Amino acid sequence: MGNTPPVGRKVTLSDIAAGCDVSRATVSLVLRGSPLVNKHTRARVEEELRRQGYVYNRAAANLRRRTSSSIALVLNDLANPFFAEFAAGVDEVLGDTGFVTLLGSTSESTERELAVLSSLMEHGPAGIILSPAEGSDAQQILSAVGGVTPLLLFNREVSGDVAACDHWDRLFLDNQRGARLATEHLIAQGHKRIAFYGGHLGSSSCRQRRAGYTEAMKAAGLSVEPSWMVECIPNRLDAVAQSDRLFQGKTAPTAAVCYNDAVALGLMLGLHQHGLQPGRDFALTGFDDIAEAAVSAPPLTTLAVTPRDRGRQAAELILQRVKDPSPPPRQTIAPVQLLIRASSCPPHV
Amino acid sequence: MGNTPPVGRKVTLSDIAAGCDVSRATVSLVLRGSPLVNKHTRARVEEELRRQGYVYNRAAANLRRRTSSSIALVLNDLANPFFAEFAAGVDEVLGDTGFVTLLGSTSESTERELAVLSSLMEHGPAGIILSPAEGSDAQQILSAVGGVTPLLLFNREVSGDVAACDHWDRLFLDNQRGARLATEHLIAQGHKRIAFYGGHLGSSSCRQRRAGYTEAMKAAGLSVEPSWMVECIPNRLDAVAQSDRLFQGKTAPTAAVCYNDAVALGLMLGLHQHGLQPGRDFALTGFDDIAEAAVSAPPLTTLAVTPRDRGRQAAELILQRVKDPSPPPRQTIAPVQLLIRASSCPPHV
DNA sequence: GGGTACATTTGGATCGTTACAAAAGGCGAG
DNA sequence: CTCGCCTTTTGTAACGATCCAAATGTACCC
Repeated sequence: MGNTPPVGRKVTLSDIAAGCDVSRATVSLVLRGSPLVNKHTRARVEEELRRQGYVYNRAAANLRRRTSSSIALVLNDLANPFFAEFAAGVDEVLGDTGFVTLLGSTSESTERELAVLSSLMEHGPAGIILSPAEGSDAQQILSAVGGVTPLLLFNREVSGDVAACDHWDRLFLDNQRGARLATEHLIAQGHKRIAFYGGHLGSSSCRQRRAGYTEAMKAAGLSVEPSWMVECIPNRLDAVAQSDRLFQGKTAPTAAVCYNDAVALGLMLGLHQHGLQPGRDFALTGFDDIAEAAVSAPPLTTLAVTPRDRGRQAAELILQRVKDPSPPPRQTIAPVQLLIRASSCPPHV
Repeated sequence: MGNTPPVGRKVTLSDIAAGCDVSRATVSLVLRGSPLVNKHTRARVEEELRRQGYVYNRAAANLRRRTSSSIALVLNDLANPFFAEFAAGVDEVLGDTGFVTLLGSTSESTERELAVLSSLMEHGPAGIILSPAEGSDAQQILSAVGGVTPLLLFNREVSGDVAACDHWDRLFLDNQRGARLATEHLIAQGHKRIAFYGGHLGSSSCRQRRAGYTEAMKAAGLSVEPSWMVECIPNRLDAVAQSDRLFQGKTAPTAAVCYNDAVALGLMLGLHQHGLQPGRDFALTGFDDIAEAAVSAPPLTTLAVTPRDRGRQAAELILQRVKDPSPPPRQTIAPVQLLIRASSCPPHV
């Protein structure tokens, strides 16, 4: 009674149909929960599905329906906790809506980015969430992804031809406002000589944060020494290495707004090497609120960006766009929140 | 001259065939670089591919060939830097071999794990890399993934029926040896009253680390007070909260082997609250070598597990298995390396 | 009994690709 | 000129699902 499931081959909808003497079409209707099928038939089919251990083949269905159930997530640095949290948020939402996440990480290389994008495109994602590598070019990305698949740009702007990508959605952090809040906070603490430390001018987020800093300084009528604007690779190591440069001008700063937490934590180490104790002799702020910020010595004043929430938001934005491609492209600026901790002390007298 | 590409629809191999007056079969041969096609024809076809902006539809090809070009990566905690690095390593290797990574994160929930696995199975991955949630049951996982798709178990053992999963490959860290090395190091520093702090007995990695600790203590003829074996949720917060319990027995320990770095860093904070300075009044070791370990105060002695390399290794293992399913299942134990830093001081006199 | 309305079921074509066997064309030998 | 042989190309039927129009049943009414 009842055939045995096929061996060495996956169970298909035809096997089920044969197994309970109905047509493939009927089984398909059952699978999709159509109200058309008779209750009794449905029960028989469902029993057979269980019995044979059927697994739905979404690729086949997608082919026929010309749909897609995947979203590509391409990140410039998965190993960075900020992006890892972001990815977790994206995957949470996508998983709940029946989409699957196609992951691609580019390690901050533009060539790899293009390769990863083309490879992912062959799997026909319904949409793409892209946090571009530094120096990515709009034109090249466009030619890799084609003009059809919706793309959400996250976190960074891309360089080059604006017209090429003006139909992409965008989700950015409020970098400028964040840096302005941090600077205003240091000013309110009584600082007058405040530096902006770290980051690359090549990255749009760095330029925006600098702009917020400059805005606050200008509004407070404070001047900025050229030696107080120091670039460095945004990681702890280079932040330590470059910290000398803050004190090479004729007047030394008493505080610094740092590009991000990694840089701020590096600068703390650098300060120690100069005999300065951060949070007492020198005030500083970070950006990101990585886990470490709350437990460093001293705890770091920083801007919370809640990357998991951003991930969820990014997923929702791209899903909306997939559902209805018609509305004009949208740019979303996510708020950031200043968290005041011990590192942003008043000036030492 | 030459048709325009179709509008609103993706360019298919048929469009190319029509565009340069050859059959679909010939275009297909060109795409796959077959030596059968005439040099001149190939050039014409390739030109047309470029002209129309063709993108290969791998899903359709996979359907026809009954193959798959994706690997599912299911992680219990993507937000954890350890797994984020692991994922980056996996994706590096898979990307290089033309596979795509299907991501799924379970947030340490066994229900979600089953849901994610079933959902991913519908996309027909060639193989699965699974770092199970705590308390995962072998039988249930098996029924979600079926007996056919190769699965590599990473990092943790699953509970339940051994027979259900004895054909899965495994990749684990050398937890026992790592904890033994850490314990031996503390003993060599002169400690005699050494605790094992943190982790859940529900997790196999915790049991293995405890075993390594016990082994070293026994080998040195040292006894272990029950109050020195403290369980806690393996994160910083609970590690702080539970740290009292270390000092509630009649003899207090002078050192602790911690379940992992997060726990160790939490314990450091807890020690401060007890008026003890870690690295001077109390010695401790971690496990994982997260970025923070090198820069904490004091820097943390720990076991480096190089998660990115583990990711690369996991990808290679599952790819081998996909290529040839016949060899017997294999269990791989990856070595760990003790990094001695300032936190593991000699006992305070 | 025939007609109509309704609920269910069903072939057959189709999505974009590949496998396979067979056809077409060219060329030299007999 | 025919034959075989090689190179190159091509129809056609899959893969596993869905869509659609049409078929089947069955209940009810006049």
